[in-house]
Amino acid sequence: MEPTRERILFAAMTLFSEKGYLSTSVADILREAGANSGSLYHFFPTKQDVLLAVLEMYRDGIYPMLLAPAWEGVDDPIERVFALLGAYRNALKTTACLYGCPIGSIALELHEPDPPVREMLSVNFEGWVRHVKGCLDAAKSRLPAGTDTHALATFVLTTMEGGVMQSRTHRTLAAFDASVAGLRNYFTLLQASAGVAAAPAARQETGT
Amino acid sequence: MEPTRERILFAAMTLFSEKGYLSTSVADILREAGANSGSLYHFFPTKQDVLLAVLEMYRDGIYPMLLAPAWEGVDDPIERVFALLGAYRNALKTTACLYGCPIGSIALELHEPDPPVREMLSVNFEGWVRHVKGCLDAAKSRLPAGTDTHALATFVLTTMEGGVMQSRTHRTLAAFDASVAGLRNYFTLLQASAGVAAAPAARQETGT
DNA sequence: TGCTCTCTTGATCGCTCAATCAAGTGAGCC
DNA sequence: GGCTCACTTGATTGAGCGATCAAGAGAGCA
Repeated sequence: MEPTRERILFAAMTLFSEKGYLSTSVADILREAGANSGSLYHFFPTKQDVLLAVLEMYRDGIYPMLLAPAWEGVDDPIERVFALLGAYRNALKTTACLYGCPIGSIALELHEPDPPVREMLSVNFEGWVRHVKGCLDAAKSRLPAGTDTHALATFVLTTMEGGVMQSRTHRTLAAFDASVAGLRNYFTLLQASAGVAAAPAARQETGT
Repeated sequence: MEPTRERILFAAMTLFSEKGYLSTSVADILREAGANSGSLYHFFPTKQDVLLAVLEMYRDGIYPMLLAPAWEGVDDPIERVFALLGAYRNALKTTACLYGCPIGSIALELHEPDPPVREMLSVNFEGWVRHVKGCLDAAKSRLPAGTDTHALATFVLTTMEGGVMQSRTHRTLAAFDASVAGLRNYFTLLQASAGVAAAPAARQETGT
């Protein structure tokens, strides 16, 4: 049996993604983990500190638990971006569109999160975007010259989160698929316009 | 003074978008509305029925309260799409990136919402998409032949929701702007490719 | 053996929550 | 006046919440 602290964290991670943070009670976590309240409060001062530790697990697990499996056997950097989106599609599909991205759910669930929580959510998004930006930078020669790869990677995350939100609401993959298809088509057009010339219109500009 | 039922609904709408549904107590609503619990429970059987009524207000208010102001003085159908996104940008800006889209927040806050609530969230998203699709259909001649305007409108909503989520988390407009800039660039490329010919790659395909 | 220190046990606390209810108010109507 | 009925009042209920705490278990070491 794993140590208690790990069991509590794993139980909390599961329940937060299944029921959300606010709807998960400390008693739920204790039942799932097979622990007593005193143990939990021995390791974590408050329920919020459990959330913080879970978010740290996501931050540290993004490569080994998410990217590595999704990218196995996929070498093309642009295909890796869509393989990652495919992993989220698979998560939606295997849960009947119930669970999507736990970070996104928590981000919208907590309207004015305490600064450390907001910071960890921010860090998680940044890590995700940074990895996607890595793919885009590796494919730089196939994108229009001057492409802002960070902004484009942000747009990829936007597509994933927005698609997951709608698919979870409609309980259908259609919205997620339509969003990813739109992004795929955008990438096709970007690569086509990169082949012709570095047309100004093909640049990804940020801000207004 | 407005009738009690309206005051309760307006208070609930405000608080749900400020603090979220779960974090808003019935007592909060009563305080804000200046009403007593008996009055609330005279009009609404449960707190969830208050939420349903608020979601009905959003559904019915999407044109008069959101689209009409955003589209005033904007005739070009594609510019209307971006004027709508601009309205959300403005909401973010004037609230220091605290409040985005209340429907999206509630959609992710409730992980397994009771069927009627999920249905109303779904209907709200559908209404939004239908209006954007109307714009895209009006601009059909400028888009590649065979463009799936419903899928593209879904992608527009995805861009808004995903951008709002990230901007609220980072407390910066950057992610929202990067997302809308990506969508704008996509539309530019779509219109450019429509001018040339109905290239197969320019179609917005759905599914995998 | 006996001391120390980390971790566990589970009853308990004070509080907030959504919801209830009996009593009361007052406009409209006969 | 007297009746009706839609609405209001606000104290109250019981359940569930996050958090506390005194007591104890047990490994590691002298």
